[in-house]
Amino acid sequence: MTFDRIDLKILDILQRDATVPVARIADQVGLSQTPCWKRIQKHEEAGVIRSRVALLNPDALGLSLSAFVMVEAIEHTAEWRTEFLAVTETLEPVRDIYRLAGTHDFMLRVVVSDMPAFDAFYDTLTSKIRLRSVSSVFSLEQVKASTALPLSGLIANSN
Amino acid sequence: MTFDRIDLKILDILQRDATVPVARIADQVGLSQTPCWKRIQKHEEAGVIRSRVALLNPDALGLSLSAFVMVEAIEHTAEWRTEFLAVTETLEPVRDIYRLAGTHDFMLRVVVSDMPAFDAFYDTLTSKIRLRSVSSVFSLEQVKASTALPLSGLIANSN
DNA sequence: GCTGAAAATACTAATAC
DNA sequence: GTATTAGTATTTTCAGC
Repeated sequence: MTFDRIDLKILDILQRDATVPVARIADQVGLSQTPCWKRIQKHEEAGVIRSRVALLNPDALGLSLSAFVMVEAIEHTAEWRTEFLAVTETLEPVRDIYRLAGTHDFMLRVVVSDMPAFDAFYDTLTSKIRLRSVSSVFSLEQVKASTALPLSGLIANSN
Repeated sequence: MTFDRIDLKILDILQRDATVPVARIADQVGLSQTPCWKRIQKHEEAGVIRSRVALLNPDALGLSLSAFVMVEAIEHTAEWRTEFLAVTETLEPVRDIYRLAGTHDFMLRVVVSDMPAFDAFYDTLTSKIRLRSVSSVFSLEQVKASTALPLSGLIANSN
């Protein structure tokens, strides 16, 4: 699939603020409402727009501890990986799972309320799946948070 | 601020899918439309709901390389930190900035198209700010992605 | 705090150009 | 692609309990 400058601008607006009405988006990209709406529809059907969600404030809800947990597999087999994913996907605090290149095999982004909660999570994780190594990095504060993709560069190079 | 079970349920629905109409949310939490709408409004004003955004598919846009860059400050001063944040916040590929506890001082989540693009980012970063150490972890694939906070535990313990 | 209804806005789809 | 239209759904406000 290919995206022209207008597509990218539409997507960029929506990934920053999904409440902007189609009429205003159309204005900003220099289109009338109908074709603009059709493009958005197309991107939603194609899965380019995966979803529209509300972003919540973790601190307001007492979930202010983020941890990044890097793990090494105890054996590099398909079975271990399947098992690992089955376990981690069901654990509530695990928000993201990345498969890594390099020494470590996976990284988990974990969100909990405090250290005791992380400890509980750690116990559960290590009791449910065997790991060669685990190393965790703790975040005290998220200085910047953006779910938006960096599209500026793409827009600059588009037609 | 305090949240009852209904507040948490409303927030949980919205953080999964922000397109659900207020009428249906009201149904699901056992409220009529107006009080449900007022609660949502209140949460938006209080900043509990930070924003509503569209989540895009990185692969569809050719932004399939995520890297996590952990850096150590060359000196632990307020000036260095201000400088570091000023630099990183303006770099397009930097999506998230975490201030860390432990050996490393900050971690950046970086999104780029490919390794050459990461290389270019790395050059820019290290030319603009002095760092004691940098260690990067690369993600081949994001197995799970969720911007939602883990509210299930809170809902279970709420009134 | 709640209900119910009305008004304003936005979305969706179809039309002709 | 534009412009216009119309019907539907949703949001938002307002009165009263």
